[in-house]
Amino acid sequence: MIAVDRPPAVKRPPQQDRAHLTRGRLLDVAGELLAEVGIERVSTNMIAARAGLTPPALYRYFGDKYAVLEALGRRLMERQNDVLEGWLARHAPAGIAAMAGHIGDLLAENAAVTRAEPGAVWILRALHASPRLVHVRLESHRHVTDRLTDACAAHLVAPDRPALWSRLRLAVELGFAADEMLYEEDRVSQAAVLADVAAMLRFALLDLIDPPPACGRG
Amino acid sequence: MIAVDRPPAVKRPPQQDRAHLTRGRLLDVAGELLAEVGIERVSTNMIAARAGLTPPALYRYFGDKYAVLEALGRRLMERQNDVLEGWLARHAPAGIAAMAGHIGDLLAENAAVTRAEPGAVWILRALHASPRLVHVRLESHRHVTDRLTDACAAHLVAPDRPALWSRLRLAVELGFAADEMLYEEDRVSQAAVLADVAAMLRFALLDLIDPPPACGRG
DNA sequence: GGACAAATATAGTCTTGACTAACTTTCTTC
DNA sequence: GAAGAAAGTTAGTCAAGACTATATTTGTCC
Repeated sequence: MIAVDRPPAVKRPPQQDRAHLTRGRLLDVAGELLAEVGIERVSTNMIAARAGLTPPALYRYFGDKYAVLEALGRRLMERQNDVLEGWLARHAPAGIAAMAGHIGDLLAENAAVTRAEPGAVWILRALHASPRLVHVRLESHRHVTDRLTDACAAHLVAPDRPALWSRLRLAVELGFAADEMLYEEDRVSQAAVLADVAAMLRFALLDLIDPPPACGRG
Repeated sequence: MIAVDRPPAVKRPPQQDRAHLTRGRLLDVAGELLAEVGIERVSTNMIAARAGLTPPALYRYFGDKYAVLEALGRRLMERQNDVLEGWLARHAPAGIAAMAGHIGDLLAENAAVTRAEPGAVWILRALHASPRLVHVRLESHRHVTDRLTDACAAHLVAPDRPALWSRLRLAVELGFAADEMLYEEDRVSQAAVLADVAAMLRFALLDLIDPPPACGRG
């Protein structure tokens, strides 16, 4: 009987899909490792190894280390943008007041996406940190600004507001993502903080756009 | 005539102060380098060289690389705490409404400290990023919480509020510090965002503590 | 002014990590 | 079923950076 040298030949996916799957696996693994050891200690070698590959295989898919982070960042931004667009589709037609009333949902969904994506905190930081990556974040900012501008078009809003809200959102998002790491063992309290931020943003939306006379600020 | 081997002997400070001065210079230089090249590219060798020293000299003052960052972080936290305490001393006695009315000052002063400290953005990130450094940030959080608790003692405030505000402040601070890097060339707009945040926080303070009946949130 | 301590330099070690040249295996296609 | 492309491997190179053993200078104190 001839010795079997190779495992029972699990049917590999067709070559056409393999590249795509492998690339995705590399990204997933990169995210997991970011979550586990932080950005300073993640190496391309680790990523490749955890994905069951050797280093040069990784370089087949990504030009260099930054390209991995960039792809990861893009994927996260797309997911966040989807959340925003769904939320706008649901609430923008009903006007600013309706949006303000549901701002908590947006925060919660955003937080859920961030939490579901391993290493998201590090990805966000990396996006703000490296000259090579900042443009990904800026593209997202512009996209969000455009969507908000569309959504506000029908409701009398000063033209600079959408861009300011977008920046506000990015800053708060990053702040809380990092904050989450700081207070990892303390999720209950995190929820309380989020509730506060939601209340703040609600007032910000209502008051800054369209100051209600009854609540004027002087 | 005998050749002069050494520079014109600038009078060095007495040995007693030298260590202290050198340590401070190392910290200053570390901050500058953080600001210039980002945390991934700062090395202990660079820091020592820029301070006019050799690597082992740095290790005389700091046990390892993290110790430098930790000291830098502590220094920044102390400066921020001073700002907060000054602000509280000025406004807390007059009550929550007065505090809310001057919240913009606090933000502006905090932002000024962050901007005056080269590399502050990186320091803040590092404090959130490394298990070795997180405790510095937590200590600051506790300190702020205590101060706020004292300040609020005389004004009916739910006992969990000071801790929540402290976390809010840390998160917003980090978010905007990072944001500032993202929009470096765009300071005007930064000011506008800060104004928005101030307005938000004002409402948060007023509404969350002590909901005015006229503005009730349902 | 000599002994001791503080401050700093010389000259490394050693590890890690990004990246690559060249080869091999596996799949697809005609 | 052979040619060629795609996916992946072996076995490295090279540079940088954290950290150190040891020597040397400089200041202080009696």
